[in-house]
Amino acid sequence: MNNIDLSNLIYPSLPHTPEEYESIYPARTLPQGAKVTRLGPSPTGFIHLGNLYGAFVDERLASQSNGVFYLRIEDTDEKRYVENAVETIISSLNFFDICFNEGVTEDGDIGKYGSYTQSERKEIYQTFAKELLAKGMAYPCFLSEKEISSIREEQETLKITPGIYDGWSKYRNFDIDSDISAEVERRIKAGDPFVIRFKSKGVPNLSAEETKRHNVKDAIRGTLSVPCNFQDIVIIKRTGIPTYHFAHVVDDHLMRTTHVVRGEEWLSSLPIHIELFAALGWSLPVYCHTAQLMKIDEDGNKRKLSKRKDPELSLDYYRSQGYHPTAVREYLMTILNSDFEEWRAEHPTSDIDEFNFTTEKMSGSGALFDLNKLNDVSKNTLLRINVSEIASWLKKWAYEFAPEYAYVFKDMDTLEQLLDIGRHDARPRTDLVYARQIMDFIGYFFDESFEIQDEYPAEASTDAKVILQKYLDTYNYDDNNEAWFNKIRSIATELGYAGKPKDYKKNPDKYKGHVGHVSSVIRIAITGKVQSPELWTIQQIMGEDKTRERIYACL
RNA sequence: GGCCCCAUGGUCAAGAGGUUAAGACAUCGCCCUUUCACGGCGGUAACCCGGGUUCGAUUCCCGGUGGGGUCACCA
Repeated sequence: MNNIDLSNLIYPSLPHTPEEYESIYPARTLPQGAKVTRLGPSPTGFIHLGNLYGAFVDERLASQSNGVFYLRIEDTDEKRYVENAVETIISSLNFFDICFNEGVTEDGDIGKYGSYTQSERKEIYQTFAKELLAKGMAYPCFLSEKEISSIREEQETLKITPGIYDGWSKYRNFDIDSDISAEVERRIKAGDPFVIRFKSKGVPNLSAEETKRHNVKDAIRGTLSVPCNFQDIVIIKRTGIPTYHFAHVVDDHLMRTTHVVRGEEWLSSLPIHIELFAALGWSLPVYCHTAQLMKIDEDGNKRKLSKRKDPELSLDYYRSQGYHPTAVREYLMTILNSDFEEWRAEHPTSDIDEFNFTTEKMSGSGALFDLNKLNDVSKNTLLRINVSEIASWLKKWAYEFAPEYAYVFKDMDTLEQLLDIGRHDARPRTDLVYARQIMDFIGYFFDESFEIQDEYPAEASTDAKVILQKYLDTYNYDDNNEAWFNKIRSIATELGYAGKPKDYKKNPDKYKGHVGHVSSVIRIAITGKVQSPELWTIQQIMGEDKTRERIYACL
C-alpha cells in the first residue's frame, strides 16, 4: 500500500498556502463579545420576507455587539445568476434599513476579508481542497452521472442510505489500489473532468443506537443532537467551483464569522459542516437556525409558505402596497422576540435599536405571517412618525409605485394637514396603515377621486335637500367647531330631529331621527362617505369655496 | 421511506411539577360618541394523543400522531 499524493498533479500552481491565507485573513480585532455575522444570498435577486427576517437577526446581533455584518454573494451556482440581482438585494435590504458594514456594495467591496463574491475566491477553496487531498482526506472522483444513478438504484433495492460513501465509489481508496490509482493519474493528465469528494470518516448505515452523534449548541434551539455524517460529499465541482458546503466552511472561517444565521432547512446538512470544520482543524461558528415563516391565506386557512414564488412573500409586495419600512421592522421584531411587544408598550417612543434582542428568545417553531397583526403594528408605528415625514414618504412611494396619485402631492401643506387630523388628540386616531390604504382613505378630499359612495341615512334621506339648503344658508367658514355644530343642531331640532342622540333613543317615536343623522347628510355631501374624521376640520382645510361647491352639487 | 426540527385559543405567544393557564392581534357584546376611528368594560376561545415518573403533570421521559425540512456536481 503506497500513499499517492495527487494534490500537486491536480493543483500544480496555487498562489498561496493555507498558512498564508490564515495570515492574509487574520483574526479580527474587535471589542470583547463582538459578533460577526453575514448574509449570503445567491444572486437570484429575489428577496422575500423570510430573508429579511434572517437578515434582521444578523444585523441586530452584529450591531448590538459592535461587531460586523457583511454581505457575501454566494454565486457558486452559475445557473442562478440574474442580471442586477446584487443591486436589487442591496437596495431591497437598505429600504428596510438593513445595512451592511462590510462586503459587497454597488461600488465594489468594502473590508479586508474579500473578495466577498464566492466566484472570485476559487483559488482559496482550491488551496484548502488541495490540503485535504494531500492529507488523504479528499479524493478525485470520476463517477459519471449514469454511474451515480445506478449506484443509487442498487442502494434503493438494498434499502440502504443512498449516496456516495465508503464502499460505493471505487475512487475513494485510489491510493491503495494500484489499478485505480493508475487510472486516476492517467485521466487527470488527460484532462478528464472530475469532482473532488471529501473522504468522510463516518461509519455508514449503523443502527440508530450505534450511530455516533454530535451534540451542537444552537443559539436558537439549544442543544441539537445530530448523527455524524458519512457521505463523501462533493466539495469541488467539475467546474472547479466549490459546493455550498465547502464554501460555507472556508469562507466563514477565513472571514472570521462568529455567528451563522440561516434557515432551518440547513439543519440536515449540519453534520457535513461539522465534519468539514473538524477536518480542516477549525472551530465551529455559533449556529442560529431560524424557523420558517408561514402565512395565513385569504380563506383564513393556515398554510406554509413556499420559499420562492409566493408574491405576498416578496419584499416588493410590501413596498408596492406602501408599508412603511419601520412598520415592517416592528412587525418582524414582534415575531422574532416574544417580549418585544411588552417592551414596546413600556417604551412607546424608544428607537427599536434600544431593544435588547437575543437569539434565546426566538422561537424554534415557524410563525404564521399575520396580515392583521402587521396592519395593527403598522398603524401604531405610523402614529409615532411625524406627518411631514409621512407625507414625503408617501410622495416617494407614489412616484415609484402609484403615479396615478400624483394629484395628491400637488400641495404638500394641505396633505400634511389632512393626514394630521385627529393625530394629536388625547386619544389619537390611527387611520393610517399603509400607503395604498391611505390614498383611499383621503380620497374624498381631492376632486380627482371624490365621489358620492354612500346613501343618506334612512332617517334623514327625505329631508336631505332641505338640510343641505339650510346648512348652506347658515354656513360660516369662521365659525369655530362648537358654533358650527350648534348650527347643525338647530337645523336638526327645527326639522324635528333630536338634538341629542340619547333623546332619540329614549323616545324614538317622538323624532324623525337625531342630529347624527342630520350631520351624516352633510358629511356625505362633503366627503361622499358616512364615515370620516372630524368634519369641521376637513372643511377648514378644504376652504369655504370648495365646501360650498360640494354642498351645492348635492342640491 | 431514513434522518432532523417543531407542537399552548383562529394567529403570535408567556408560563411553571400544584396558576382562576398571562398578554397582543382577530372576533363578538356593551359603554363613550354628531359618523367612523380612538378609548373603556366584558364575552367566546387553548395546553395534539397514549403510556410512564410523581401525592400531583399541560410542564419531565418514552412512544405515536400531525406539520415542516432534508436526503444534488442547488443554495
